[in-house]
Amino acid sequence: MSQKIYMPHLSTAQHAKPVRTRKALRAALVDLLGDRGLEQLSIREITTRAGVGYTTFFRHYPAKEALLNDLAGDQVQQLVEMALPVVQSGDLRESMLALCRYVEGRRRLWRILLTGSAAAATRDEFLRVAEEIVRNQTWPEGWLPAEAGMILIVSGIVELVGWWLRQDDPLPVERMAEILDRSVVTPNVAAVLQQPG
Amino acid sequence: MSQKIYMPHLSTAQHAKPVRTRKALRAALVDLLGDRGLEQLSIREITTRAGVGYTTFFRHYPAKEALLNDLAGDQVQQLVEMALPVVQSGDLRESMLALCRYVEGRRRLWRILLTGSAAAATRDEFLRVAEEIVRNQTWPEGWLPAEAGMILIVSGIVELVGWWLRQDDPLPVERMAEILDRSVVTPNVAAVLQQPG
Amino acid sequence: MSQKIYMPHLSTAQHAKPVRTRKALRAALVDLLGDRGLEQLSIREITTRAGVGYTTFFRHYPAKEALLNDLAGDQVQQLVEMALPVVQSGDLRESMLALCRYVEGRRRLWRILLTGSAAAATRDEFLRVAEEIVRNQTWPEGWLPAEAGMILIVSGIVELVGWWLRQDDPLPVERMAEILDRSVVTPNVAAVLQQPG
Amino acid sequence: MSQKIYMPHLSTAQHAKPVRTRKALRAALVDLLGDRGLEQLSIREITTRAGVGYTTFFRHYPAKEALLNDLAGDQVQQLVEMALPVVQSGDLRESMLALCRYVEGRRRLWRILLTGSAAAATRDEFLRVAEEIVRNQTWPEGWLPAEAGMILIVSGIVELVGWWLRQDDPLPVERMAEILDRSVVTPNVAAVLQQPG
DNA sequence: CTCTAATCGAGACGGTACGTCGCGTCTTACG
DNA sequence: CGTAAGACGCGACGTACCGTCTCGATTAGAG
Repeated sequence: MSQKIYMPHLSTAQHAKPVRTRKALRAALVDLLGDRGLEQLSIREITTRAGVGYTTFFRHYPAKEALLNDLAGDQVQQLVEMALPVVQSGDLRESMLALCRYVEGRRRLWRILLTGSAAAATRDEFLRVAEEIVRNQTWPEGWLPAEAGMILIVSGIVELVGWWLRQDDPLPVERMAEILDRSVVTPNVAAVLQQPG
Repeated sequence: MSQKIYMPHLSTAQHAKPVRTRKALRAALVDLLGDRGLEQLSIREITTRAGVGYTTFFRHYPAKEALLNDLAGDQVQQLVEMALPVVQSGDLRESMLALCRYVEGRRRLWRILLTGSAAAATRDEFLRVAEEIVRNQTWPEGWLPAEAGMILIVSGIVELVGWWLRQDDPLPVERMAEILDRSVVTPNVAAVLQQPG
Repeated sequence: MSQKIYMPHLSTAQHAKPVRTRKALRAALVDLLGDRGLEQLSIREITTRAGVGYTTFFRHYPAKEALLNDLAGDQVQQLVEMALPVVQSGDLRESMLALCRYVEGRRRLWRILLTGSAAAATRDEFLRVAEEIVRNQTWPEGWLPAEAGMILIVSGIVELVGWWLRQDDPLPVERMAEILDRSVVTPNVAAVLQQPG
Repeated sequence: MSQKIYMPHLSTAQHAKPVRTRKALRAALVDLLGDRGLEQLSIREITTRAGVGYTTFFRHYPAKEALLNDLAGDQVQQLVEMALPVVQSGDLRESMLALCRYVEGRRRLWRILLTGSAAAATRDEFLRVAEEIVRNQTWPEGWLPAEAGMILIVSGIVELVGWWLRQDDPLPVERMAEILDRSVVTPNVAAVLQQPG
């Protein structure tokens, strides 16, 4: 029962090629997701666009979905790493502003990540990260269960930012940050923390 | 030359057979969605379960997605028709209570509709209906754009109710209705209507 | 185990309708065989062309092939009934002339009957009729077995007449009759009858 | 987008697999044609018998008919290559003897090739080859047109040999060769060459 | 001249086969 | 070590046509 296909290491940066290959695949996916959803894309198309052999794909990812997850996970990770310090400083409005600015700087990519079939993957990735953060602390028993609050915040951000990026004539970042802060983040954080009333 | 697949009338209740067939297909889909997502299901499986010929499927729906949409549209329609009067009476808390009671009475079905790949279809269906309702009136210019408010309400309800239905030991309906009202519906309705401040 | 489909009587000319229906179907088949072979034709096409309901087809024929056989059998029967007396008068050349004249008068129909997939049915029909005629008499033991002679005569006539009808600028009937007589009929008849030598 | 079915090279004997696959398909077809006609066979059956994937069939042949043609063409080619030298030596009787012996050595295969739906393909293949041979020379103007003669010879051989192979108690090869020579080949060749009389 | 049986049309369906698409595996051979 | 490319098995798709059934017209000819 020998695994015949060679599997390049995901971590050891010994060789540069695997890294380049993966990068090319992710880039190709982003390119193609501009037009159609993930399920309309064939792996052949992705590899061709990436300038990589068809078989090679499977040496790096077991399926299309894994590639998308890799992509989404990467971006979400970066986003969170950028925003978390601001959040922890306590100024939620400022953190939303940072988030919006960051996303606007990668408009094209994030519109794809928050639209169509990719949106689900991105939201799941967000939830995963959020759960990790939430799980490490205990919470006062507000009238809103912590998990529900988390869901509302994550899905609210994802949906609203997606809506924002899909607009033809998008609102200014400051306006968007205000909306996110006032309608999604601050009230739900408060609801989780507040004493029931 | 071209036999062209026959398309039974959707409306004429003259003949009972087409109606029964469609009902059987919807029921089979619900059954199977209990285990797996839509894309893991083959049309053959659905038709077999429904006790219907494979080809017959295409006489009624052009694709799996259409069947799911039919299903989701149906249910959402019913739900909205039930809840809308209560909403218009002005008591939002009461309307959420009605919604939760209605959903709890169809627990199994709605868990499916709000989980996995079906959730997206259900949300879209909700949005479609909500847009229709929203479009027919003009709105005061609150600080939250009407469209954003609608998105938040719909996705909030969908996500939270989905979360509720997936729980092993679910919250009581009254509690759930309170959460929905206080965290999703009332604040967002208010934000759309209120003068900016 | 009741045969639900109503089967109109094939013989009893009680009603004129079945007769007309069958005639229409045969005519439609001839029409359509002008363009394509039998297997490229769908029963729906034939019935549509005949101005007859799809289901009706099966009330008269069990399959496309049966319709074609009906058609071919009919024509072959007529041809043979016309030619047999001349054959039995002993003048083979004259009989070939009669055959060619008869066929030329129904050029279009016979080109279809002797071309493509219909040719096989026509040849089989011929062979069936020929066998009947041959079986009823005993034959002197020539060097050519009677059955082989029959096959050569039938297939020779079918192939050559088919070739003749497909020509753009066809030979005159007299010439054709001469060819058939000299190359196919007379030598083979002789060979069957002659003493071996 | 378009994966387009892969088409293995017909010629490059680089790889042995495609060759083996095609051979297996031909063998399976021969096997199955023993029982039923081509149109009663499904491609699935053929591939299953050949121990080959269903899709693979289409990587090699566009349709069942193509496979049959491949088969028939192959055999006819071999037969003609074997017989042609003998024909050109001038001894027609001897060439018929060679033909009969060759066919008898492959009895089972040739009975299939000359029976039922395969017979038409084989005859066409024969005609194609014969036309090629005939077209390359000019012919004296006998009373029988060269094309008609060719048709008579080819169809005569095909029909008689088919009849021979279908017999329960077949004639000896010498007898069969005599019949073919005296009734089909020699008279028609003579008729094409002779001055009209 | 009616009315009743023979004939037909239309809608719907179950089922078989087709040809196509894409997936994932394997092998072989090349940098 | 990593990749490219050819060939394949497999599962699903969507289509075409077949043959059957039901139901409801229509129509012709016997009374």
